[in-house]
Amino acid sequence: MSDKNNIHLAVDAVVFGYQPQKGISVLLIERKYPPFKGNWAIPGGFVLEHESLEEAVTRELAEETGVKITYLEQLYTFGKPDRDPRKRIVAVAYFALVRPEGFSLSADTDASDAKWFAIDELPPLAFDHDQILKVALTRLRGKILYEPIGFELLDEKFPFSSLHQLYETVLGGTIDRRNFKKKFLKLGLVEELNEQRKQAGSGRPARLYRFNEERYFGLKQTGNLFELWLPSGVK
Amino acid sequence: MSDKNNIHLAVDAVVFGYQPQKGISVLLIERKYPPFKGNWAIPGGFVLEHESLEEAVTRELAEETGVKITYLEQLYTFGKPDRDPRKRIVAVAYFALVRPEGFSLSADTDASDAKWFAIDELPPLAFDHDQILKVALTRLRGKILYEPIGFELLDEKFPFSSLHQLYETVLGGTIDRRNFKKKFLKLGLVEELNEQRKQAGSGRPARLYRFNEERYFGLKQTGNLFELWLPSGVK
DNA sequence: CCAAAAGTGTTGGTAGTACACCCATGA
DNA sequence: TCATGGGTGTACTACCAACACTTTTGG
Repeated sequence: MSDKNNIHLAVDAVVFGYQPQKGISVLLIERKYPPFKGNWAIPGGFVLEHESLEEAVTRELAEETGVKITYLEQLYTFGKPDRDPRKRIVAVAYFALVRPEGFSLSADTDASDAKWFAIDELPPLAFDHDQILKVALTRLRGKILYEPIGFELLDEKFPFSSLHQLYETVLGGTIDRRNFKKKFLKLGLVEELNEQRKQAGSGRPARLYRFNEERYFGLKQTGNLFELWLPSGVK
Repeated sequence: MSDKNNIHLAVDAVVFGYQPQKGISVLLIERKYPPFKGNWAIPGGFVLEHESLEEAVTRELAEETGVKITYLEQLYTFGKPDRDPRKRIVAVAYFALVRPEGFSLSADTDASDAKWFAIDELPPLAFDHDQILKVALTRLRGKILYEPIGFELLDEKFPFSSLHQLYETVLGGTIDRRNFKKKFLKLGLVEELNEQRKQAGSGRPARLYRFNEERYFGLKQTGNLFELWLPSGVK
């Protein structure tokens, strides 16, 4: 069947970053050519014949934005026949996170029209990219509850308040500071360091913490991660 | 770029069914032509230019197996360049469930070489289909914990013991019968009927229950479904 | 009357939530 | 010394886990 192959395959990446002041931001690029010329879009491009999907995303992100990704996972594949007005393009969307230090966009790439947008101040997006973004945001919120992706959005060493703020931002609510801290410490997911944050305005200096990866993988294997349902009821 | 388009797009569906005696089964079809001639494979096929991905899966499942799907969701997209020895094929895999009554395979389709296999008695699979199946099984186990997909695997009316058995099978452990029942009743996800199962051997006859969809969507919206983390801590 | 499966209630432990005061620094 | 943000402990509650006996049917 189908000798004539008119379905094209692309990858797109929704890249999230976090800054205490601006909250969650997404990385977008401005389209230089029609359709949707002048609109903003999620970075991405076509998959080459010899490369894997992950390679394609990584390559496109490097070419178009130059950011350093700290976390990447597949999100969803969008395949409605009319999602691109020109031809049939099926897009495998990825979900990516960057640390604050990775925020700088490389000026050396030609596409210096990449820009960060706070998720509550988004411009109109090209194609079905608003929908893709919505799915990505849902994933972000869901995932932060049972996997420590929050750490991928913070610097390696961070004060507890940053983690706390991040959770409140992503989940859109307030969480008791003390209970929040107890939870993470009890799970052992964070390690207390003997360092303090160097001056961040007024107030008592904050102790720094670090994500405990070993502990994380341990919990993950035993399945006791963030105890969902039936934490010990299943024997 | 890429005027010459050599990447082909396929959809595959991992269909799970449940029978108290055999446990979880998967629907496979026997390959009639090389490569992997004689091996078993997950049903699927190429996407046509005018149809959506979901339409493609549905069509292929109907053509190849004739089963009636009760639940369908996208699973993952597999795109390693060498996953098919002939040419580059990227496969969007779907995750599907059928009710016991849908087990019968339509004999009228040409591919009457579709067959159910218990997941602990699988034949060697073609391509990377063992990997796809593994991902699907992980999804099944994960999902049954926080969404009531269990109900999609049972008849509309079922005795509580069936639901209980299903959970024990999927999760691979024993769960206290009384606590399990309490959990579901408290959440209000099951409705007690005034019917009993007509004779199933010896023992006291079991009352029948039914899944309460309204209640489910209610819980889902308020986010209190199977209380994950922070059931009420986020204000 | 025995075996098999279904039905039901109580108790103790523990984890989660709510909540308020003190401490260290910069201005 | 005041404002700002960081640090800590306790009491109450509610959910979960553990557990055993009774009931109804078929053979």
